[in-house]
Amino acid sequence: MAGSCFAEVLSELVDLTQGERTALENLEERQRNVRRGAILQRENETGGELYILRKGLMMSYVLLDDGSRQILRFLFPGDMLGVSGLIYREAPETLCALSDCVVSPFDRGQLAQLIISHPRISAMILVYCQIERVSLTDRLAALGRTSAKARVAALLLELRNRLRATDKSVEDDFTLGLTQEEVGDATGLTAVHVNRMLRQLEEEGLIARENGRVTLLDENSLCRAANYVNRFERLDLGWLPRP
Amino acid sequence: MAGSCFAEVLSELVDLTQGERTALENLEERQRNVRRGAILQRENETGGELYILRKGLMMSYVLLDDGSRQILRFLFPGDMLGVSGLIYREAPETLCALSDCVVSPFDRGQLAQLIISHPRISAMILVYCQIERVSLTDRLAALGRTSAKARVAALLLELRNRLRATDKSVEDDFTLGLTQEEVGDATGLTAVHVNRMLRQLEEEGLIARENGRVTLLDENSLCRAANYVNRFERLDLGWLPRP
DNA sequence: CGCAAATTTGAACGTAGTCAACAAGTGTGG
DNA sequence: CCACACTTGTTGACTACGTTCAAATTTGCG
Repeated sequence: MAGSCFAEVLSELVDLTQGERTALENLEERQRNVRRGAILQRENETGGELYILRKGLMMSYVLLDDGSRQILRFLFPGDMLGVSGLIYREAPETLCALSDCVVSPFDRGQLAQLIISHPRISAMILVYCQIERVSLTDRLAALGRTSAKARVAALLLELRNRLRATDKSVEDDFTLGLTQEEVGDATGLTAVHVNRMLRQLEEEGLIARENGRVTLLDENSLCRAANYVNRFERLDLGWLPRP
Repeated sequence: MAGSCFAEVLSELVDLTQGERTALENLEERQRNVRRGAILQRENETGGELYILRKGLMMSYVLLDDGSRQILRFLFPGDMLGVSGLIYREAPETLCALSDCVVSPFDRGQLAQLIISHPRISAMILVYCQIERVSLTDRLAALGRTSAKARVAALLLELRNRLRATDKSVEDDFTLGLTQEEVGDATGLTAVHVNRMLRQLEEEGLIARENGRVTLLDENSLCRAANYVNRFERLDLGWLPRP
């Protein structure tokens, strides 16, 4: 598989120059397969490699000392993983594959080089950090101030939108790819309560379910119920430096 | 007041060159006073200015449509504010002064210029984004998976540490500067329950309180109860490009 | 001093958690 | 190909943490 997934994502935002494309391809020279369930980076362990996810679905999470887990983020093709390895020797979060995945590892020096030689890419990385930051604050507000049903609805919308970003064929129905326990660990709920909320969303006609696939039946109502905003839309990047 | 607050913060991490200092001072040429309670940027409004906070304490928050508020972050001198204005025309969050403040506004073009001419500063901005991101994930885990008492304890520790970063004289006691309602909106609790948790922490001998001042009596127990990690410590920045 | 905001406390309530049991898949090795 | 183990999903009964509502008290401020 040639080309750069990260470049593909960035070219949604701007037209990349040939030089920029080549520089990005350098980040994805190497490739590594990661089996479903495998752990790419473990919390508190060193290593500090960074990755671009090329294929598959991953998650990052932390374990608290009572044994409970908080899933911080789901990771999709084109996402940069393990960026915290940039600043801490010991990883603050675990990276785990939810499906069979392909990643491209690179090191901090390569990123430093990229920042020096391609300021516009540097700026676009900053843009992506901000999208991620705002998405995190959305989830913070969801956990702090919204009901269980709203959180589950928001997760469904987020998953569908992100899946669609890489696979344009995704419409209103998609395979969840998560257990209800994982949904719970992402939304700050128990698996049991997630089950009840999914059932409720189904009874209200907002979603349908059959053997692992979810269909969003009433996207508008869901968005309203969930307070959901797609942060990858309505970007305003006119200020980016010339290449 | 001369000099750059942002430069002061960054020089905790690396020795800045004279050229870098001058570039950073450009960001803080202008100054604006913001009264306690005043709103610098309102959610969903345009403007898109960025700021460096020079003096005082601010917060960013969102309002949900049931009227509840989630405080996303507290902002301290040297912090960059309104960075989401970099990517969205309409601000995703409100910026509000908790005390009389001084800010230095600058625009996106100035940041673009800085990124082009000073790659190392560009990298350090990325570093700060990551610290912020990891702090946000800590809070996400706190809201999703820890008890009310733990969240309040974590907030107290965070506030003390960030206050101490700008004012070295801060020891174990400090003025909260927040109402219990604000503590609640930051931790996803009600003001009433915050009050009960503070009392409980007091009864257990972990903190003391008198007219608005809080004293951390047993920092180790607090850290353990709160699952708290200071993300501004133990950084590893050897990879930063040469100036 | 007087008013509004903030804190404190109690009582009742409700959302989500816990525990438990069972059903339905899913995969593995004999 | 089936038997068995294990994971995942589903449902009910009970519990508890935190919310809501209300009222009293204290604090801060003009």
